[in-house]
Order: sequence, then structure tokens, then C-alpha cells
Amino acid sequence: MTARYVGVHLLDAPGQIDRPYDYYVPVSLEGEVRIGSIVGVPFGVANRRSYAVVVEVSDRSMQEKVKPVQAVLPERFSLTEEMLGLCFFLRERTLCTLGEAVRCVLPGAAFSEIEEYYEAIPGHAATEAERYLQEHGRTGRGELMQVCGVPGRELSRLTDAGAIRRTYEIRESRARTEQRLSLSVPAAEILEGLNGGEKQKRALVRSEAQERILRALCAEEAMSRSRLCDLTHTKPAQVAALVRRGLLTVSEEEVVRDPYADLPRGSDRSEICLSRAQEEAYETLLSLYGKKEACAALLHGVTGSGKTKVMMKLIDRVLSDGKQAIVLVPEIALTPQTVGLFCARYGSRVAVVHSSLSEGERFDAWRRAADGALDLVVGTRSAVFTPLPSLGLIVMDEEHEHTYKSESDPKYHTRDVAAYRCGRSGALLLLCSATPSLESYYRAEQGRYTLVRLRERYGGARLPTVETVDMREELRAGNRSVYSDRLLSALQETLARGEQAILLLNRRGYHTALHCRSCGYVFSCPHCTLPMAYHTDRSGGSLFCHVCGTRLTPPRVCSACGSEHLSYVGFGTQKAESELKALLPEARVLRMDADTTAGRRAYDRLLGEFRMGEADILLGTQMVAKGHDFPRVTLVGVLLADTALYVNDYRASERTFALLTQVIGRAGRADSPGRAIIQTYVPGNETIRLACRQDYEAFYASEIALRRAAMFPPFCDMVLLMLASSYEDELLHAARSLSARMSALARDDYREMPLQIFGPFEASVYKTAGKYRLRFLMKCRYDRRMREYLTRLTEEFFRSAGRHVTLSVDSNPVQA
DNA sequence: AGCACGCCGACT
DNA sequence: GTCGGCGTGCTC
Repeated sequence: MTARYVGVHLLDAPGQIDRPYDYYVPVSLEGEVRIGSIVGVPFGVANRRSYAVVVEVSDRSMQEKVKPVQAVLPERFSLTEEMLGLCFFLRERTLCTLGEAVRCVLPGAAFSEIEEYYEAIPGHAATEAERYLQEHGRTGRGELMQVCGVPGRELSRLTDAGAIRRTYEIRESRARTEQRLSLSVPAAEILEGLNGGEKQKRALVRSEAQERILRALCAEEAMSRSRLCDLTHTKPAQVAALVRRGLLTVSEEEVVRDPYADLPRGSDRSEICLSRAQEEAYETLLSLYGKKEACAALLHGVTGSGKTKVMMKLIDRVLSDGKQAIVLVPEIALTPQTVGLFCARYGSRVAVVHSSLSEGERFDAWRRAADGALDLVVGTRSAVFTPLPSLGLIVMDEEHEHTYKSESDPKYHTRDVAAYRCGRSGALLLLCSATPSLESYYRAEQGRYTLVRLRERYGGARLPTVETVDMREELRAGNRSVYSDRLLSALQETLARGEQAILLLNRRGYHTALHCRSCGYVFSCPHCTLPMAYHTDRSGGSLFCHVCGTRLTPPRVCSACGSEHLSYVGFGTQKAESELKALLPEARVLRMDADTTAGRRAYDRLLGEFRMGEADILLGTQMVAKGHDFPRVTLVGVLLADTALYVNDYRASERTFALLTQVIGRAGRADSPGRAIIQTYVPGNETIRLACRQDYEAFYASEIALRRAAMFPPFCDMVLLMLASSYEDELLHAARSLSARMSALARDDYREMPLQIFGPFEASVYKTAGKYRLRFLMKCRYDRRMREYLTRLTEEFFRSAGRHVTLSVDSNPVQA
């Protein structure tokens, strides 16, 4: 079919107008547009130029008034059928707009490319804009509108009237190029000339420098200008002279910006040797992979069981089939070892993708993937969108981690996207964890995932012995320290043996709150409704809001009653550190939390120092618990195991169990046996007890029973509706009307749908960044019908509610 | 979302 | 009598 007309979705349109609009394809762009193309189109009365994605093409249009497509992005930025399908899938699942999905799938660099310019037409000088163009020549749209104060519709009118001319320019892809130099004459001839008589040589080169350049290129055929100059100690001008004389040719070549370029590449060519248990797991996974149809497996392996090796052997196999793989990790900064292993093994055909890449770096990785120049992509959740020509495997390491759920639009879960992509390309989805999410383990039990187990630690390493310390008894015995006697002496012994220890306390700062002993007032952030923590820093100390970052000087008197009896309560990593330094002055302590890892490479630096033995104790928040492998760590201490237990969230136990299991698993990986000491005020707590036994199955059995009884996921889905506004009265009003509408719809049109509505409640942080927030929670089955209900609700809401209130929908949110 | 059209209050 | 408030409705 001739693409004479196209139906497009605007990329920046709000939900209300997220539907196809028709445009015609001008002759000049014929043949460039197809389904999946990204185009620039004029929209609205002012003909604002917007990006849009083509979702249908036809040779006729039903529409009366049709505007032209103005520009088309280069073919490399067009969505493949698979990727467009993925965008529709995302929209359906997360109720985002198609445009939000498209922006998720394409690199940002794609969209800085269409520029709109205006030019004068001789003889037209009736308006200020025309005169300006006469005088200044070609001008960008933005500048023209600003300088002359012309509204967009006026520019359109002038263009249509033929008074000015509009042009578009597509800046070519943001790939960086470098000049590569090569010989234009066969190397043999050059060498003959150089090695011949003095006269022959004179004819060829005019200087020593020129000779060095030619010899270097004879040896290496082609190289970049910078490398050539470095190698031969010459200046670019001396190279240019040879180019002018026709001896060298210059070509522009795209270079890859890779922030991981300094990692050793391809050094690991060893055969992977698996233990018997690993071999079995591998064989099972291989047979699933061999099916070439959508399937998923859950690899449940205790900490230290060597899941990575199994994973790598499987990747070897995928690559040898000429297919590609994606390995997803929860957070790049916390997994430098994993990243290093993959780079070492798979060389330059690996890219590392995560959110703190620059736009250029991200684009390069994306481009290489699409061009088939990559075999393996290692990255955080956004890496699941990497276009690969022939996807064979997606691995999700630590699949239970909540960072896999996106918290901004589109609010997708990486697991769902991965499953969709694997389904589409007949690839295998492999979920890995020592503490799988209850949802995944349940699915495995149901047979929807194949469950593969690794029950033993690799290389005969034993799980550490675990003891709990009842901190109430310590308190009774008069120990007011953060450290129990038992943990302290264990630390001393460990240090005496020259071994290392990891201490976990999942709370930053010095104290968790400041309160008034006269009236009980707790000092809260003025912008948020949350107690402020006390942090020490270079300037002494300050009250610090963990939500919005506000810092205040600690007050002397209570702002509620004026009393001077203020006291700090609760302790965080800073206090734990200073106490430790007082108790064990000879110990070298590294503190690792959000405050000490602010710099980009700070994690790597701290972890590196600890691994090199430059410190004895690594003390920090959850980030010390993640999959690092420190052979000399034989002691793990948890200063307060209860911190995460009592948050108002149905997953509190699951999180606590996973965190404790993870950190306990850090101890005694190699030959030396490990020991873990867990301090708690609730030693009888089931979750803590089971985590100490590292007994996932038992934890799962007890937790799944609770979920079933209380009707929580995986026995239902949760949907969170969040209303936010700077105006509290409007928010309350909106919440009331939404509440009424929700129930009414559920009672009538959707009466057959299983649905329970709770709320509105104040969000756990009711006010933050000056906005008030109310939430509704729903227990439901998140299927097509439910999404239709939600769509109707939001559409009606936007039509009726005040403009100052926003509504967002999140299915199975992280915090519920 | 933008942007225009349209109908009611305080200003030259 | 006009400038300007934001309510309502449309955008191929």
C-alpha cells in the first residue's frame, strides 16, 4: 500500500488525545514513511511541531482537513514491528500514553534532531518577522518567536501566504565520528620507496616525521588521527600534508563512547567448569532454551551457589547460536563484579546500560545493539528495551529486587516487559534469586515457571552459623550501646585473626529523629510530613529530610511548646560508626551509605578498598548486603534486624527476609567458616528466625499462607491511585468525587468484577515538595476489564476535576 | 497539554 | 466602555 496518508500518535500528548491523527505524506517524503516511523507533524491551531509515531498507513483518508507530515527521523530511529508492539503492550499494561512508551524504547538522542527554520522571501517585508528574516537570514523557530514576539499561528499564516519559507533540518545522528587514516597506495610500494635509495625516498617523503607516519601505517593499515600522531610524535598538520599529496586517505568513522572502555575485555576465555548440581541446573535450562518457544524459569540458588556460572554457560550457548542475550541487574553501582565478569568474558561485544549514562553513551549502546554489533547487554531495568535482532535469552538477576519496578510513567515491571519480549521472540526468560519474590515462587509452584534449584554452596563452602542476640536483655543488663557484647567480642576475634566483617544497619544518619520530652512533638520537615533525621557533617550537625533533602539547623527549643528538653532518638549508620570507633579504636572502618557514596565512582572505590584489605569493617545500609564476594569476610553483624518489619506494607516480611538472607550469605564464602550475629528486639519473630536458618522454603510456606488468608498478591493484584495537589481543599474535593464515582462504577457497569476499594488515605508522606497526596488502594484482578474500568475512571476524572489535581495509576506498586 | 473562544469583574 | 480572569472544548 502506498503510504499516502498516515495515522500517528503524538508523543507528547496527554492521555485524552492519545489516539491516531491523520496526516498526508508530501511527495518529498514519499517512500520514507512506514509504520513505526517517527515523524514531525504540525499540531493544533498554532501548528506546534510535535513528534509522532506512525501506527497506520493508507492510500486515502476519511478526514476533511489533513495537514502534511513535515519531517521523518532517519530510518535507524524507526520502531521495528516488535518494538511498536512492545509500546502498545506497555500502554495497555501501565495505562501510559503510546508516546511515553515510545520514549522509553528509543534513546533520547533520537529526538533532538528535527529543527525548524524560517527564511525570508525577497520582496516580502510587510511584518516584523519578514523584515527580521530579511536582515538576519535563516532563523530557528524559537528565536524568531521570541525576538519578534510572533505567535506560532502567525508563522503558519505567513508561511501559508507565501511571505516566508519554512524549512526543516534533520541533524544527523548524534554518533561521534573520528578521522581514520589509511594509505592510498599499497603498503608494499611505500616500503619499497622508503627502503630504496635516498633519491627514491625523497620523492616519497619530505621529512623524518612523514616517514614515521607512513611506516606506522604500513604496519597497521588504518588508525585514528589521534593515535597516529601519538604513535609517531607528529602534529596533525604533518599528517594533513600527506593527505594533500594523495598518499593518505581520510575516512570518517563512528566511534563508540563507552564508559566501561577501561574494563578488561575478552581476557576470560576459560571453559566454565560446573559442579554436578550446577551442571544439572544448566541442562534443565538448556532444554528449555532449546524449545525455542516462550518459556520462563526460576533459578533459586542459595547465596554462593554459583548462579552466575550457570548463567554464563547458558549465555555462551546462546551466543554460539548467533543470538543475543540481555542480563538485567538491579543496580549497576552495586554489581561491579558481575559487570566485570561479563566484560572479561564477552569482550567488546558487551555494552553496559543504565540510567546514569550520558545521552551519547546511551545512544551508542542502543545503536550498536540495533546494528547487530552487540552480543550481550548488561544493564538495569531500562536495558530490557534494548533492540536486538535475534534475542535468545533474558536473565534477571536478583529478580525479587524492587528496583525492577519503574516508579515513573510508564510504571512497568521489568519482569512483565521481559516476559513479553521473550514471548515474542521465542527466547528464554531466566529469573534468578536466592530469595525469589513470592509472586515468582508461586508461579513456579503453579508450573508457570520451571523451578530450578541450587541447594548447595559452591566448592563445599558452608552457610554461616547464625546467632540472634536479644537486645532487650542487653538493655536490661545495662548495655546502652548499639553493639551487644557478643557482637563486639566477635568483631574483636575476627580482627585478631586478620579477617574482615560486614555490619548492616538499614538506616542513615546519626539519629532518626528529634523529639520534645515535654510535649512529645517530633520535628518534621516543613515541606513534608516526615520526621527529620539528624546527620553530622563538616559543619557540625543538621536536621535532614530523607524525602526532599531539606537541611535545617537543629533548634534549641521545641517549636510546639518552647521547652528546652529536646532529645534525639534512634540511631543510624553515623552513630554506629562513631561508637565503633570508640569501642574498637584500632579497627579500620569504612562506612557505606547514601551519604558516603554520593560521587559517581564512590561505590567502586569503597568496595575496592575493602576488597584490597584496606579496611577491616564495612559498615553500611542495605548496599553492603548485595551480591559482593569478599573472600576474607567471616563475620556479618546485623545491628537491628527489625527496622523493616513494621512498615505498613504487605511485603515488609518478604523484604526483611530477603535482606537478612542476603547479608548473612556474605559471610564465609571461601574455606573459612562464617558467622552471623543478628541483633533484634523481637528474637521470636518468625521472619527473623527463618532468615537466620536461611530457610526460604519454610518462609515461603508461612508467608504464602498469610497472603492467601488475607488476600494479598499473588492471590490478587493491587492497584494504587494517587491524587496529588498543592491545594489541599481541591485535593479533598477531588478525592470525594473520585471515591463516589469509583464505587458507583464498580456497583453498576463492573458489578461482576472482583474489586475491593480502600481509601482515600493520606500517603505515607502526606505532604512532600509542597504537594498533598491521597491514595486509594484496590485489590482486584488486573485484567483487561479492570484496566478498562481504570481508564474510564481517569478519563472522567480529567474531564470533571479541577486542573490542579493530578491522578496517577500504579499497578502492583512497590509500596503498598 | 496548549490554545482559542467566551462570558463576567475592576480599571482607563 | 476595555483588559483580563479561567471555564469549556478542540486538536488530523
